[in-house]
Amino acid sequence: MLSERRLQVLRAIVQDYVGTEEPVGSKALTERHNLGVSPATVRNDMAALEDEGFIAQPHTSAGRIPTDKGYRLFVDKLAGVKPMTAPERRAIQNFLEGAVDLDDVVARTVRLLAQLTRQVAVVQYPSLTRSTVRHVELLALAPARLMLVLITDTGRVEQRMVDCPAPFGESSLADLRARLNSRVAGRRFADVPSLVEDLPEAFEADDRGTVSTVLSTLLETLVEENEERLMIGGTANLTRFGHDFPLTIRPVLEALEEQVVLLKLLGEAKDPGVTVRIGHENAHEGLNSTSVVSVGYGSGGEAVAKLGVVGPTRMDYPGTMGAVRAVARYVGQILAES
Amino acid sequence: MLSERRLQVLRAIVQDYVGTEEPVGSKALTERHNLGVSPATVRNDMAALEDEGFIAQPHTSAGRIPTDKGYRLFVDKLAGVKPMTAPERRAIQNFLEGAVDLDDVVARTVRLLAQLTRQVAVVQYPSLTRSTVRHVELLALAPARLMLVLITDTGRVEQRMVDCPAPFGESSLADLRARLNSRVAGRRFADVPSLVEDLPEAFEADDRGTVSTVLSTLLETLVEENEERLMIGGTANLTRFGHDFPLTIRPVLEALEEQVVLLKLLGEAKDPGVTVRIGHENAHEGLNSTSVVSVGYGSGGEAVAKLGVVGPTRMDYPGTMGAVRAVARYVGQILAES
DNA sequence: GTCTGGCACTCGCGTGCGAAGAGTGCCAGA
DNA sequence: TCTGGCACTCTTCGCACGCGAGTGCCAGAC
Repeated sequence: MLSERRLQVLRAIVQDYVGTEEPVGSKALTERHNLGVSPATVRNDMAALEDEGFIAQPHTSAGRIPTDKGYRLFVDKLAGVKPMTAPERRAIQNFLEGAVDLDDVVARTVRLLAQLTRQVAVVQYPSLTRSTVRHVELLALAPARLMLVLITDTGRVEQRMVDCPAPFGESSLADLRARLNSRVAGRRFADVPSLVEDLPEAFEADDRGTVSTVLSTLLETLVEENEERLMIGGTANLTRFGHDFPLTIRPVLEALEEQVVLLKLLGEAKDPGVTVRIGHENAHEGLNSTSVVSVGYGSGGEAVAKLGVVGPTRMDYPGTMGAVRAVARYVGQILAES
Repeated sequence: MLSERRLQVLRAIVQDYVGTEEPVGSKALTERHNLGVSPATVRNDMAALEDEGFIAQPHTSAGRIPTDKGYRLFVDKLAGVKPMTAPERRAIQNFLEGAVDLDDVVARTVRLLAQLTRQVAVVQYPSLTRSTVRHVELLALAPARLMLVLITDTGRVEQRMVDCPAPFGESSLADLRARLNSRVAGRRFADVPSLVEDLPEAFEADDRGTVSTVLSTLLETLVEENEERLMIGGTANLTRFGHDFPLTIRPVLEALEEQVVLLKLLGEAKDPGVTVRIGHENAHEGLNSTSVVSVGYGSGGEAVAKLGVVGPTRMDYPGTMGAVRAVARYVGQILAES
């Protein structure tokens, strides 16, 4: 087990390296943090930390830099989450409150996160699966062609075309519309299937086919998770990475264009609270030198989607985690109000 | 006026520079293109071209590279648009035909453009202003709170909340819904205002306030051009730019995050046909070493939105213009079919 | 007049060398 | 167990040098 002082040394190394972006040596460490011991002692500690795999030296005669394992220990044990200051919190709230609709909320959130963390921000649109239905609308576009519009409590609107097996009268349509809404309005998506399964029985034989078609389209829409959309921003911050650009930045930009990859990245976060994935902990290669800080957010107690940032492993974890957490909290509030 | 051969020299310089990314000298030129004259002659021509401002040399003893003015001449007079090959056209068509809805069409278009041109692709969602109305729906969310849903012929859906000055009965609502649709369904946005202006008169005094409110919300939605959305993709291609990275790539990434800037960029294109803006011709600084190739596209004869690519001034103009034109054409077809 | 070949000149770029500096590892002593 | 000292290793930076590409100009040929 590592002694208390060695953990302090590791913490100091991480902090200095994040600040300076340069390998940190024993002498500089003792000067900047008063550890109460001499550089020689720190050197011994560093050798031990290196043996354990927490730090490494890029070249034989250079300072040390933290490894992924080192950052992991730092995040788990050595550093907390740095809370936002009151003015920062106010600024976040003000900025988000100016949003006029769901798209705007998401857009503002991305922007805010990118600015606060100076990194790449990723925000998932509030997911359908955990939301509730606000309203279902049916429109006749043609005698045997309907449009189904689903409005959720998060303000999201989904529309689907429905081709009916048989013409469907205006009165039947109104009937179906009314019955559907009285059953599902205000209900959670997960509950909808059992609430509507017996609906076709209330209609005449001629109309049952159409009703069933409409219902199955509705259910499809509800479970259609692959439609989950994302918005990203702050990619310009990638240029702050290092100076060995093309190699570092390219795979990241490529990964960011793959929605699937991003969703997986955010989705992996399971715990409540802020999740941090460091370097190689991200399955996707190309993100091997980046970390992802993510958290769920939602209007009620439960998370309806995730948001987070992507940045170099060498990032200010406490600050980033604080910003991500705070933004998630306020976005949740905004969604709950609207 | 420049002689025919000098124009050929300029064309050769542009082609070589685009290919090699290195300043091109007189000797290399005569070797790669059989101009029928000696390097010395070419040198004289180059000196003349430089006097006129079409080419420049980065260092005293280096080859020449085209200036913005040189590219402009090249695009206008020396090169045409390189048509796509038949297999390429088929591939475009196949790829776009797989789209399931409007979002998907736009997403696929962005992807396609980015891959074809190996540059950053920008696609504007089909604009509302030139579209026609497919359907208008009104839903009562509360006694004095309505939701207005507008469905366009391009498949786009816009929704707005309407707070009514007075409660609005279900029968009045149905009446308004029916009257509204009979008047505006299938009509162009531009025609809607005059078609509905006398609608309030058909209602009882109590309801007129609400009808007016609904109508003005509808008209607002129709003209709301700042809601025009964009999708971009292929930013990873920026890493192919040069090796002097941060300076080149950063401002471009920043500009790409500003919807306003992008819309202006695309919007400036006035002519029918492909528009090319080279380097400093783009008002936005930071895009001084990039060119924008854009074109309008639409489902009918008229353009409803624009798409284009952003890349280094040193780009393959004929090929890029060909790709942009072809993609725009097929997207138009897809939109017309759906 | 226009084109050509030759020639001197200019620079940028890559290479090699040496000095400087930072950092380490180890060891003996407190 | 900590500390100071010392020798060693490597990277980095500056500098000089030579090479090569490319130019500009000029005199002569068609």
